[in-house]
Amino acid sequence: MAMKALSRATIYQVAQAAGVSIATVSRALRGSELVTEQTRERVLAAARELQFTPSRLGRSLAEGRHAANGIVFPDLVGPYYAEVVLGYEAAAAGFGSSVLILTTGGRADAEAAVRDMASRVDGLTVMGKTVSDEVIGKLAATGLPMVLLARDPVRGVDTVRAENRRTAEALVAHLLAHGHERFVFLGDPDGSPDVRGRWAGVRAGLARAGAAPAHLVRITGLDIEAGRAAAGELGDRAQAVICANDELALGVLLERPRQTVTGWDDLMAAQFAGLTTVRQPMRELGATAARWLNRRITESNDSAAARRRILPTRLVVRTSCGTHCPEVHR
Amino acid sequence: MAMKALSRATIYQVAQAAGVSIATVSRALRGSELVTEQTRERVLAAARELQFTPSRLGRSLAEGRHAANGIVFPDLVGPYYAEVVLGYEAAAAGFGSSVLILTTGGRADAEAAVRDMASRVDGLTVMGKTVSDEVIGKLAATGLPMVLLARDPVRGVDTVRAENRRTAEALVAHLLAHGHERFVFLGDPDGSPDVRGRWAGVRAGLARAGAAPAHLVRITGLDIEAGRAAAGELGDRAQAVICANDELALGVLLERPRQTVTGWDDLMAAQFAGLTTVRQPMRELGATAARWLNRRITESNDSAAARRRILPTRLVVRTSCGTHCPEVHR
DNA sequence: TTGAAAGCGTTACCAC
DNA sequence: GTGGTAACGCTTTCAA
Repeated sequence: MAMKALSRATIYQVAQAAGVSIATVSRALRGSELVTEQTRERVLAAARELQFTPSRLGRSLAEGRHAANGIVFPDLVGPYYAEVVLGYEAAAAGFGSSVLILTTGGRADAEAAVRDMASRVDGLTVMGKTVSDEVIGKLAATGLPMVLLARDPVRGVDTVRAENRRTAEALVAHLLAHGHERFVFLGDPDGSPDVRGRWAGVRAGLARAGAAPAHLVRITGLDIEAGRAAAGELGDRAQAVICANDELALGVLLERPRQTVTGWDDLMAAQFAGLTTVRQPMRELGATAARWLNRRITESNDSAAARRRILPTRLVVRTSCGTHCPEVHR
Repeated sequence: MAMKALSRATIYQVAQAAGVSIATVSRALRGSELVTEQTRERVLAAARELQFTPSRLGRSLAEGRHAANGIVFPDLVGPYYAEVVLGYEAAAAGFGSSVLILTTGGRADAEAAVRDMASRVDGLTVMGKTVSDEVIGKLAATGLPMVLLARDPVRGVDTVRAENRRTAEALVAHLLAHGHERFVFLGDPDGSPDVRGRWAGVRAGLARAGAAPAHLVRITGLDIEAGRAAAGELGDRAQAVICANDELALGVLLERPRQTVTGWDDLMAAQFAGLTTVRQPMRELGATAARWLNRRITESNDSAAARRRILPTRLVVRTSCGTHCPEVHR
């Protein structure tokens, strides 16, 4: 099966052009001390002449490492993931690692795709609702360094998450202070650990205050359209609609501009919609995952106990939670 | 340099376990006809037992292809790039290609990073202001399939872009119909081909109408903060501020909520800020680039002439362009 | 300081 | 049908 050459020149051609062996070329190019300055120059000249770039494949095969790592998303829709991947890529680049991305969203066989990616990288970051605990466990068992992001922990694997429960409680407390008495939670707690945590926090906050429990309106999507569609089902009894994320809240707001509603994530749009929400440190989530993964990949003692971190989130009060907020931020 | 094994078992171990040669293992695993059903089963059993996954490195080296392609961004900040990469990844996954991403943003040596990526993929999509025409030309000269995205064409290389000039002219016409007479363009036409096209369209639109030329306020950033900072420099003479992108416009709006201002991109936030803007088909841009790249990679006749496509954009009128718009969309 | 040669893990050609 | 073996392009020991 003849294919296009992966790269133009090989190390052999450079060696021939410079009149040395491939070993010397390799050394010269990698800045080894074991080469005469004279020889090095000859090699570099030849390499430049031939526009030689070492084949990553050959290199990786010989070195036993890819110098790349991957991140698996459930989806890339909306600004949330973009911010995460931005932080991730920046951090990974910091220690010279290429980044592969994979979304499992529409994929028929997500597991196969993840396994394929696993064979292309030195380590893997897995986010949210993408593959089962079982798959994670199997991959981890092969010795592949991994980090879980915004996902429930799996035994023996590092996990980075954002705080959900406590801030949800703070949000509820704020709404109660507004005088709201009836609450609706919009989202699917079974859809992701994050949503589950938020829902749990909402219930806890209400219970603690002795208020009536929130009504759960379970919807599957997490985008603006889902929010718009759900707006119709809210009825009028709902005084305050706590949404699982900003996009749902924005969707509700499009249909009911005066509805008391809150979101989660603090997307750029939230600022302009006056949406009260919870800010997540999205870039920091990505960057932390990348750093942790790198540590796992490079550290000698790979039997270190699984680490967990929960990054703080923060209530951002705007106007959608009700009028006369004492402290309205921008 | 001993490193962790890239994958657990090799084809040799499977061969030994199954009592056959590695050639047979390879054939059995790849579904070749040239294997007895009986043999195949034995091999599959052994492979399952050993949790064997073929090394991508060995495979790629032998096949002469990576089954991966890369996309280079100037940056990943803001929703624009996220949408592009989403469309790109989805399309690439469609034909079984992994996706590598690289941002040249803060990179000291962007060229080296791009070259490194070039050695990891079968083809490269290069977006906007990332690397010079010279580098593009050199890479293309090595025979690496490439597609340029939202970037000025380079001889012999496919290019996919969004329409800028004509829609800019339509935007100007709309503003003129509002009665605006003095215009400011906010952005750096030398910063990207897109901005240059928009600026050109604005000038053309005004010239055609016999209106006074727009005043160019040249600023480097393209984010909200840059817009806020620039708002102060606008003075009061500006009647209509045409911004190079939505984020700048949103920044201006934060400082001057009543300012007549327009953007570009139609970010989610634009909808909630009432921002009149131009919608770009971002996912489609990404998807088209991925499809074109795939074609270049797979097609036999690699000497086909360079293709170019300009995807249409569309004026989205909201309220920031002035009151009493006859047709306000949402 | 340099070179020969042994891997690294596949695929695919050529015999049998 | 199956096995041996030559690539693929590099890094790195081991000799010289």
